[in-house]
Amino acid sequence: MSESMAPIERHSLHDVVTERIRDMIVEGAYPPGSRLPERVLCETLGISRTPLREALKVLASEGLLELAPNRGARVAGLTADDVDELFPVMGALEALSGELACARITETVLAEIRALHYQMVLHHTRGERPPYFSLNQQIHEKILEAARNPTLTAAYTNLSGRIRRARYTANIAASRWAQAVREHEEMLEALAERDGPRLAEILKRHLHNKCETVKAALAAIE
Amino acid sequence: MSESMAPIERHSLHDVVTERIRDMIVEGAYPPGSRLPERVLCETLGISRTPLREALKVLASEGLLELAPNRGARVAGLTADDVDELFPVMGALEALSGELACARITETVLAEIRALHYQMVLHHTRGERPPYFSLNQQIHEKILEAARNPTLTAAYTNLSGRIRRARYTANIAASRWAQAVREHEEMLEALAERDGPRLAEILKRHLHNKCETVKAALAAIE
DNA sequence: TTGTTGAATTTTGCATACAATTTTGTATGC
DNA sequence: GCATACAAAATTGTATGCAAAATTCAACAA
Repeated sequence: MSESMAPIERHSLHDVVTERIRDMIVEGAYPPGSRLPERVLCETLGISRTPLREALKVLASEGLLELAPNRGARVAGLTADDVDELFPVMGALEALSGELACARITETVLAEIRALHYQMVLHHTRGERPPYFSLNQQIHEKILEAARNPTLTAAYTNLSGRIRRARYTANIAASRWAQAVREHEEMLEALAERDGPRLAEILKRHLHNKCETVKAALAAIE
Repeated sequence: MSESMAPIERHSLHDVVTERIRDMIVEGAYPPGSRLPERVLCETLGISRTPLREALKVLASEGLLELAPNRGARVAGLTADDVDELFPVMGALEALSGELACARITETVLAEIRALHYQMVLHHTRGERPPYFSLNQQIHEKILEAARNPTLTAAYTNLSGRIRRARYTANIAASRWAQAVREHEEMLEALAERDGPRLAEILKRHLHNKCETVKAALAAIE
């Protein structure tokens, strides 16, 4: 994005509200299936119903909410079938991001990713989950950014929001965790060698494994 | 989905309006970049501003409109750069749809696609473009349907809506047209042999060529 | 107890009203 | 003539009001 001109970001109320509710849902503030009465949200956010309803419509079109006519909004649930549907699509998009990133990444960004990676590895060896997951996500975001395709980024971000990361990252098995770190090491190698097809393959595999982890976490919750 | 119970589709006004405006934009009723004042749309559709604004927010989140704070809605334009962004993503999604379709398609649906295909070929030999394009799109939709992944279908449909306007007006060159038909023949072969990777490769190539066609059409319009 | 009926309450859908911002048009100065 | 300044009109953003639908809950019957 341009940094020379100050991007005067004038946020309308409905935009701010959309983002806030989206964050709340993604972070698991409301359990799946729970109702979100307009009145409650209005009071919580200190706004009227008009901008709130505009936000709800957008979030529903993103698949984060389910709107039933005359029955209000519910937080969309996530079944194992939903996950089986989501992950192949996310896998295809991440694979593409890997291919594009290999073609377009700069040494600077690669160095940034490398730094993030080794910091992440450190947190793994220490068994510190929250910072590990934070760095993990940052790395994937950096790769997406390196692909320089906002449409791709938007599509991926939209789908990934539906997984509601916060809920499922808490309990990862040690064996799967170690495997994920190994996959990340392979990713770094492929990126350094600008080996697009290999990175694509690794990312697809990585996502597939993540899919199983999320499904296991889902089953554990029930 | 359940088909035993009648799926009572109760359309809210904002839903109907969203769909109508979306169709109007996709079919080119409003030129790209043109303003869409709320007052005009309200009078055209015979509704008040509340449901209209909800529809506009959704269409903007789909990328069909651009909303500037306090400045209203404009029909999103489509630059060559946008097309270069869109097609790799659509290519990745279509490739996935091909792989999944090969794994899941039934003989019945394959027969339907075959019928559509040969009808399409007929229109090609006769030089009849509109019915050709219609059948072409139907075939791609059938493949998506055969993949049985609504999330994938939704993601693809969303992106494809942004370029459909260009596709309508596309004056395809005879040489490219023949090439497209050959690619479709390959697709049918790969589907019949349930050769997922090959179908994925063909579709990716097909989309890449389509990208160039659309860019040429865009350049011709300007 | 359990299930059903129906009125009261709540909640949603849409329209309208008001405030804030932008756009338009006109007059004035150079 | 051209640019600027300012007022008027139009447009958008938000809040509120009212009608329709759904939910709740209490009374009643089996």
